[in-house]
Amino acid sequence: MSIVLLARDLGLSISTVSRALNGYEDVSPATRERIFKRARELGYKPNPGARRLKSGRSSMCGVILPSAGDGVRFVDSVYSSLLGGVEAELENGGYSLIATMQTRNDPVREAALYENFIKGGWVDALLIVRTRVNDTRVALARKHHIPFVTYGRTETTEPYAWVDTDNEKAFYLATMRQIEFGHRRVALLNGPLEFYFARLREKGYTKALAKHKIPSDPLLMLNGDLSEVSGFAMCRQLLALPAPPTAIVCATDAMAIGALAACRERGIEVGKNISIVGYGNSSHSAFADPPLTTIDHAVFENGRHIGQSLLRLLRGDAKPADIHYLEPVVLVPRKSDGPCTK
Amino acid sequence: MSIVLLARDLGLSISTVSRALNGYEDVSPATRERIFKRARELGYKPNPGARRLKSGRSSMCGVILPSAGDGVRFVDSVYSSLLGGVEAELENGGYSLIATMQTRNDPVREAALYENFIKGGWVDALLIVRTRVNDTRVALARKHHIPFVTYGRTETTEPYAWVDTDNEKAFYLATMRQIEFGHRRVALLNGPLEFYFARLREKGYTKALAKHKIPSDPLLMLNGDLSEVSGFAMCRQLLALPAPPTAIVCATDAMAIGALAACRERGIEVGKNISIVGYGNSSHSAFADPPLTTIDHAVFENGRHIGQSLLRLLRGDAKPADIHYLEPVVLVPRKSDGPCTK
DNA sequence: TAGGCCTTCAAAAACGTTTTTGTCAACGAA
DNA sequence: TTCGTTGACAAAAACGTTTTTGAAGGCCTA
Repeated sequence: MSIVLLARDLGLSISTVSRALNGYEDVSPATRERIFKRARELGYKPNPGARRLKSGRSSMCGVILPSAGDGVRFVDSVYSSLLGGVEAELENGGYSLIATMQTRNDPVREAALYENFIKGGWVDALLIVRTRVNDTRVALARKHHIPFVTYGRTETTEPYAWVDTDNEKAFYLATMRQIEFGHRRVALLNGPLEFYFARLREKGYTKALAKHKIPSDPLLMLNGDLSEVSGFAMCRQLLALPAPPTAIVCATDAMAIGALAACRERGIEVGKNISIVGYGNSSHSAFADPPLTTIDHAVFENGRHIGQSLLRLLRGDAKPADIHYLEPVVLVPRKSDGPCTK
Repeated sequence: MSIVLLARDLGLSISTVSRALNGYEDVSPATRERIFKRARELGYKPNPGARRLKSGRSSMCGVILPSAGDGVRFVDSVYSSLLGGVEAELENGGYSLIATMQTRNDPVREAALYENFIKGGWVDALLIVRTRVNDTRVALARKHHIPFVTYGRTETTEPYAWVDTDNEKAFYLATMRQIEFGHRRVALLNGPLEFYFARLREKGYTKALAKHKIPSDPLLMLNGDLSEVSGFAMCRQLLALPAPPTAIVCATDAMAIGALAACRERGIEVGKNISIVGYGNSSHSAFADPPLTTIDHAVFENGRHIGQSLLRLLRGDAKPADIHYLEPVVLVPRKSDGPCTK
């Protein structure tokens, strides 16, 4: 089924059919109606390749999902909700979202993948997730003049469109809560510092410490990947310290759950003898033992904002410099934290 | 950068350049080399829309990821690993994988989405995940003559290419283990029966019971979604029974973790007073309290098989009827199960 | 009544490829 | 010498759209 066949069937010219379908004004309402009806009947769908070829628009936004290689968790479950939100918004604007995966973490291959994605012309706009402090991807997108919004911020002099959760505030809140519980040795289990979110979380953490004139202790600031395994290992390390922390704030719920297990192993009662808070309000955090105090940050909502931002950019309603959205966070108190007993 | 510009730059015809780049034989090695070199220098990438338009091939396989609606976990983390494996294999064959999301669970919209995806001509082949007992999507793919492989089986008379984990075996093993522990009242916390995997799990479960001449009790066979919340609620329900089960097998680790929490709430010691096994060997199962006995099923490996199968289909190396792969499963014993004490 | 302006449609060029069908020269065999 | 064969390249058509340009007819205005 092509537009040619459809036009022939209707006894109209190709151009009239095309213009009707694309909402131009110079088609009479009666004809337009007739065209739409028949198009639906015959199940006509414009060939996106041809459309892209001629008009330069594909009606698709793209995202490349990061991986952690073989077997390891491939897409953070956070992205699931995020992309759901993005898609839900884009849909309203007649766009859709396609994702492709990055199987390896090699920066050269990553660049090639993005180059391919952009130059190939599959997508009209890009979503860049898991931003790094120095992110070559935003330079690349800019170079190719493709609209983009980042989820997470980055270090750059030029303006760019971003949506982010308030990582700094989140860790300021979490750390503050620990301090107000009377804790003085508060540890931070953070992600790799190459990611901007990790920097911001560290910043929020140190700010809270500074506010209460507590010197920050490098021994208590650890970086690992965001998994349970890593949280478990780092917490073990902390507990073996001559002066172990009495409280821990973790970069993910997964890490916190790893930490919970490490404490259990040592017979330390979490919520009483040690105070732990996670981040993300993941689905299993409420069912951990003890239920995890954590920070909730409307990921789906964030996705919606990204979707809207992409649409505004694509329609020319806004410049990148106009698009900055910081999603608020809220602490969800449960049972894994509590007053300092030492 | 187009092939026209590249050809002009080289002083060759468009067709020669195209044929060289596409590996045809009738280009001299010297010229071929020159073309490849210059193409790389100028960063030439063929426009996929134009290529698709002319040749009918897009070098892309597609998958539509299911959702559970607003806010709820959007992509099962299982798919993360799965798609990683698929992509890793496809890459070798010069294909790549694109995913799009299904924001709502409405079957009409789902059909439209698939129709769009297929008719739009974005993809050369399809991966269909989370198959249902009666799955309209395989009928649709067949109708449009697009190669496809399913992850999970379905009920159909015609042959089709599938890759699956041995769900029946998995639940046969898990249930058998419980029975051999001396349990007689073994409950099954299953997924919705519209999904084929849920049927197979039920089958494995009942088979094990039958083997030991234990009548299956409908009160002990519950169906819910695959989340912690659902596992929690259903386990609560089981424990309130006049004759509660002494063992539970769960369709996902998430459900099992919910069940763990329900037992904790009641002060029932898991692994001693009740025996629970999960499914999936998810990253947090090892860190649950107690560590969860579960079933491991190489998801990434499954993805690789899917990728290979798609490639074989695309190359015409195999017919759908030739492609049936059942991934073996292995039980990972940990601490959440044990002998019957009642 | 003539000129101009809408309204509604159509013709045709273009987008960047792939592929079919050549062309031309060199070469070997009869 | 002639005739086919082969090797290396080129011309041109086609894929299914969008968009520019234009044309026919009706209507309004002077």
